Amino acid sequence: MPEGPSILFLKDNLAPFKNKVVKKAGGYGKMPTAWMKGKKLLDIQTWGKHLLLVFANGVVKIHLGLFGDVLINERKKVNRSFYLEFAKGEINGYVVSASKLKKPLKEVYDWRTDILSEQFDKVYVKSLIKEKQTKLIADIMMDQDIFSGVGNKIRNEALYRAGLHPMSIVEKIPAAKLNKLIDETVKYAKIFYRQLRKTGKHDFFEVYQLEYAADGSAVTMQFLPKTKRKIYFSEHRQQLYK
DNA sequence: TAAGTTGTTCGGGG
DNA sequence: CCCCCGAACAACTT
Repeated sequence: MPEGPSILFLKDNLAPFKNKVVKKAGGYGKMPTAWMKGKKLLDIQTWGKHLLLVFANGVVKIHLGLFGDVLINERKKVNRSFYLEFAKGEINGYVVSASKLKKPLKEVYDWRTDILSEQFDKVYVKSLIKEKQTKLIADIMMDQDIFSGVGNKIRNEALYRAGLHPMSIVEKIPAAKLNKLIDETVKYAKIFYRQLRKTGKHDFFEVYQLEYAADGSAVTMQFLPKTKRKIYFSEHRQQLYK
């Protein structure tokens, strides 16, 4: 379920639990949960792919990883890795990792890099990218300290829309292209989010897992060198700078 | 049925 | 210290 937009959508759906008191907390995860019992869930926030549950005595960071899922007032057959039960309703996390922040929220997170935050700061993000001169742009896009909330789908789509080849080297990319990439990343993340809100699903792709891109050009699939993840791109449309 | 998947963290070796 | 790699974690779909 998890790229930035899915987490933001999840946050929206959890709104009814805000200011409600936790009756029972648990799960098979390692984090102790007793400290939340009887406490009010004061706020729900996100940073990139992190879902943040704010209590007066601590903040829980939930990460869905690759297979994680959070159900509201529903259960699966398998055990919950993390859950909160309220007088009315429950939040059930499956294969999620939960941990308690060791520092206050504002010391842990910088929302200037969060692609779906109002504080997203294009100039700042650009400066972070430029510190990584010799890296592949495909790797930079999945760096959560630079593009918080970008996952493989957004990466593929943003590169396609910007007309930028995934194997391009940062220092060789013209400034205008880099600007375009940042813009397209945020734009596509918003499309992703809007579609989730409208339909509960997301399947609007122009290149990801396709045989032919939206412009009709053939799509190439490659495994990225370091991460071995699949990247889909159009040789015809996406310019390689190296 | 076996492979593939919206992701991250850890430890070891170079 | 940085970088790279593989393993581990799990569930669900095709």
